Formats: sequence, C-alpha cells, structure tokens
Amino acid sequence: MSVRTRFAPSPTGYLHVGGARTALFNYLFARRHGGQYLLRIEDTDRARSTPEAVQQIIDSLAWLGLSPDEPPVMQTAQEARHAEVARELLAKGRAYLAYDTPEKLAALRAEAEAAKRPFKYDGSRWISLDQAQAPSIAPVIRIIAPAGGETVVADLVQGEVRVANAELDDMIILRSDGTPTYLHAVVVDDHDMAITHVIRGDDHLTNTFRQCMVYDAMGWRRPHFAHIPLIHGADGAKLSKRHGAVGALDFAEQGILPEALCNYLLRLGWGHGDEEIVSRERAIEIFDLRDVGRAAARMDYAKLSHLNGVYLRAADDERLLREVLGRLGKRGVFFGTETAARVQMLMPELKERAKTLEELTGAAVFAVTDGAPQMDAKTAAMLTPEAKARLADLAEFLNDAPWEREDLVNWLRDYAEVKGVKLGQVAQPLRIALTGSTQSPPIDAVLVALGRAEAIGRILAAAN
RNA sequence: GUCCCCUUCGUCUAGAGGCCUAGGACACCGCCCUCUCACGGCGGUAACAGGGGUUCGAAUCCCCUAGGGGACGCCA
Repeated sequence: MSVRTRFAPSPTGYLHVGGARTALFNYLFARRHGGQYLLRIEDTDRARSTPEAVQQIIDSLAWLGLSPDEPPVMQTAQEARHAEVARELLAKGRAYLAYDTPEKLAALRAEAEAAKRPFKYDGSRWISLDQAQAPSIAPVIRIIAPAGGETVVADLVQGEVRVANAELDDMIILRSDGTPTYLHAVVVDDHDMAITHVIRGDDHLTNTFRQCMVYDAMGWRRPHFAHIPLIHGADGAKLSKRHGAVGALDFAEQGILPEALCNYLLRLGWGHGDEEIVSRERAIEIFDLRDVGRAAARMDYAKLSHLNGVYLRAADDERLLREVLGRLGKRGVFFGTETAARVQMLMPELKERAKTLEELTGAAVFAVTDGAPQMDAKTAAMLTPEAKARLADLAEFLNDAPWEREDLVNWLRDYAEVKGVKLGQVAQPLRIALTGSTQSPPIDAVLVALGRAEAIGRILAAAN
C-alpha cells in the first residue's frame, strides 16, 4: 500500500512554525517513500474557523514549498459521512444515545474535581434505557470504551505507549446537533482518505487512545502514528506571539527564505549526524522518523538567522534583486531602471553581508537613491574638516581614475601611499560620503556601481 | 488531581555498553585575513538533571526522585 500522509490544521488562525514543521515532516516522509502528502482543513468548529485562515494556511504552505498533492479536503464537507459512521456504530451496539445536558455534565465534572477524584463519565443508564422513556432533548452519540485490558500504540517516534483502558471513558462522537466531534471526524477522514501514517504534534498523543476506540469499533485497521514534539519559545514555554515571529508568513515578511526556514525547522528536533545544511532533495533522501527527537525543542532565532544568511549567500542574484526591488517599493523608495542596475551590480557583495531580505533591502537603499545619502548624526560627525579636505582632494583625483574595480583599488592605494596615509584613512571618509554608512561593500565595488559622475557628486556634496 | 511523554554545552543536536579525555552547529570570547562590515580560517569557555542498581565496563540498560511538557470539553 502506498504511503499517504496528511497535514490537518484547524483554520482558527495563521499557520505557525509548529504547524509548518509538522507539514514538513509529513511532506518529507511521503516523498521519502514515494507516497502522497495531503492537506485536510479541520473546520468542524464553525464558530472559530474562518475562510481567511484557510486561505492563509494554503498560502503559507505554498510559500514553504509544501503544497499538497491533492486538493485540500474540508472536514465539514464530510459531515454526512461522519454521522453515518456514528449511526453505524450505534447499530452495531458499539455506541449509544446519551441524554445529558451540558449543564449536567459540567456539574458532574465540578463534583469530581471538588472530591479530588478524576472524572470518568458513566453512561450505563443510557445504554440500558428503554427508548420510549427517553428524555425529550436531543441526544449525543457516545462510543463505548473498551472495558478492560489496555490499549497499546506503537508510535514511530515515541516508541510503545500504553494506557489502561480503565482510563478511557465513553466519548461523544456525534453532538446533539448532529455534527461530529473532532476525535471522531479525524478517524473517519483518515480512514476514508486512506492515510497510512498520521504524523502530528505530540499534544495528540493521549488523544490517540481515544481515536483507537473508533478504529477498533469499526474494525478498521489503525494507521501508523508518529507524534513529534512541540516547539517552544526561547524560554521553554509554549510558543506564542510574545516570543517574536511565530507565523510562517511573519518570517516571510522579515525576509527569511522559505528554504532556510525549512532547513531550520527540519534540524529542530531532528538530526542526521553532523549535517547542518540540508537541502530539500537531501532531506527527502535521508529523512527518517527514527531520527526525530522526543523532547520539545526551543526556537532559536539566532540560529535561524545564521542559516538564512547561508541560504541568502547561495541564492540566485536575480531572485534577490526582485525581492529587494519589491521591498524597496513597499518602503516607498523610488528608483529607476538605471539605479536598480546599481543594486544588481552590487548584489554579489550585498548578499554576502545580509542575514535577511530586509537587511539586504536596507543595505541597498543608498545605491538606489540619487544624490547625497541619508546618514545619522553620529556618522555625519565623522566627516571632520580633515576628512572633508581629503574628500575634496579625492574628488579631483578620481576624475582621472580608470573606472574598473581592480584599477580603482590600485589607484586608491597609490593615492594613500603618496599621501603617506593608510588606505583606511582614505576609504572610510569615501565610504561615508558614498553610502552614508561606515559599513558597506568594498569601496571599489561601490564606486563602480554608482558610476563616476554620481560618485564624484556625492563626494563633493560630503566635502562641503 | 489522574494518566501519558520527556531530560547530553545557553540553544539545536551527535551518541544504539567499551571508538567519549563526550563530537558538530548557532551564540559568546580571543587571534588571523582586511579599506569598513560581513564571509572565511585558527583557537577557547561550556553539557551527560540527581540518587541508586545491573555489568569487568554506562551518556547509553533498570528503578526511584526532581524538573519540564502534554492530555483529561457536545474545542481542535
């Protein structure tokens, strides 16, 4: 049987990194085994599900390169089928109608808690109920939990996990309004979609035992389960917005490359020897659930940033140029084809010193705007009278310079030697005049990219 | 509270009884390269949660304790 995995988020918010990693693992596992990777939207909670969230999940997955192999399945579209299975269980005597009100259940729970006793639902009176005596309220359908023994799940990540069946109680599979509960719908859908491997967050580990009740009662073969650990914030607490970016598209906005995020997420809680830089192709080749760790991992934004730098440096210049120009536009920075060409020329040098697309964009602003660059007061203060005199001198000197990188470096070196100063004393004022910053690509690269006229114009502007 | 899971440098991890004086990566600190910043190179600080076993030998196996996480809904 061909391997089929699915990623099944509920559309109650954006796709966060934990979900992104779950999707990635499902994708890699399916690809590794030549199977399919599917998407199911768990929207049975209609009050909290929104079409916007559905769209954002689909967009996020597309950005990550994790779009499903088949059109997404909407869980609510399967509700008739969920109800059908519930009725089948009823007919088989594996489930029963229960007539408790939510208030009654809440009271029973409160009572158990007050008595410091674990709450376990007892529905025996409904099982033996003569239907003619049934209360006149809409019932729910509850599945009958196994009486004795234990349920064992051979989890592909967690190992063999077992729980005494006495811990389980009769869970509701169909609500009084006829809609299915999550635990029931998931099982029916996974079965109908022929899912062979359920790979999900380990917050579902104990739910698995409840889901097994449905599989077993229906006589369905259980899929393989793999529960992967959750991702926590840097402080070890559950990941939330206060930890910084958590939504997949937040990272996109900050200028993280999708392949860098995927690589980072893959290495979070998974390892393959000393391999740190793992391409998608390589990941498909070596991904194995056995290598997934069992402890929760913490987000480390510094490491992600480093990894992004690695991918940025390796990225295609044309692609980066498109990204940067787009971001410049969003920032309201105006530029023409001519000044855009400067960025293109500088890209090999710019990408070497940026960690994110946003940084890269910021570093390109000086090139794209004509005239004297913006600079902060501290930097401007470095243009001392001596520095200005030097710049005035340089402006004249560069008039006759050959405008090629290699020649320019030598030209400046000669100049420094003749003047009896270090190259740094020449290059730094120049850098400030040309870029408005003390940090930039090599000065010769900047000069060439700007062109003689623009460069000398800026130098003269700074000299006055 | 009950049940389930987890625990190697600050962080992510390598480690399947001797290869471990515990390796790599990020971060941090030096030095080198150097027109700045990056990149790169070299070096350094830094961990087997604690306690008992088993064994000739334990980071690796077993038990206990502590700490962390998760689940206990007509939420997903």
